[in-house]
Amino acid sequence: MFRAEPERLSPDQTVELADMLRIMGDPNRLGILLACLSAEAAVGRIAASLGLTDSLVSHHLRLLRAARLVRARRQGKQVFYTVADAHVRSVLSDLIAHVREPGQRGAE
Amino acid sequence: MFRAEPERLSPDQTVELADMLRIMGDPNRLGILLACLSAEAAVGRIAASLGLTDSLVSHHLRLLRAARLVRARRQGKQVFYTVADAHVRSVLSDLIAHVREPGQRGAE
DNA sequence: TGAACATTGGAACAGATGTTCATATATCAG
DNA sequence: CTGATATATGAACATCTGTTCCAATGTTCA
Repeated sequence: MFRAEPERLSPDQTVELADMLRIMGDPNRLGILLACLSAEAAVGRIAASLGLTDSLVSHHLRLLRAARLVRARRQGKQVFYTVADAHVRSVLSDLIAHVREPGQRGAE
Repeated sequence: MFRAEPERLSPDQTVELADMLRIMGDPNRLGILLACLSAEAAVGRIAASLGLTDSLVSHHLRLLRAARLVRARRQGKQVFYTVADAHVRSVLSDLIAHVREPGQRGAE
């Protein structure tokens, strides 16, 4: 039985993952993601909660949508966004958990 | 008993996490990180394995070092790099695991 | 229909970012 | 010391990216 090193990814997978990380790697965009992680949130509401303009949030949401990190659902005038699926939700939860952990630094 | 929503991060924590994600969100840099995830790797070896110039890898390693994502250890002429700590290693492992999972997309 | 609201889209701009090239530093062998 | 190897650094450049502003679209209600 021969198991490949669990850390290695194919170049394609690496690019794919990097792409996801790059999209999440903007403070406003990450804030937007977190704002619609646990429940649906309308664009205007997200913008207000983060102190951003509706336009800016919409622009970011387009990128998040293109990256399949969020999904949109229209209801009347408003469009509600949610983190796309359990996969993304799980990744975000893991990251949050790690940020919350005590910053156990080894030897400097 | 009142539990805060587990998804919410403080603005500072959000910026901190976004910073980490941004640094990881470049394909070459992510490749470098993965290259020194399971074991130490010298700059030249990383560069060769990824098909990049030593200079470019060194530049990226400086960013990774500044973000405390990797640590350096000098041994003779060579400098060996490793993922900084168990924290970062765990985050990367989680991400890898998720990328490897079947792409269970919900309804489009 | 028209007005009001919510979201989207495009153009434009400043600033950040990845890469290359050339040069500098560090370590070791002779 | 000199030369060779390994890594780091700095400047320059083209490209990408986040943001703002304004116009356009779509939706609801009178």
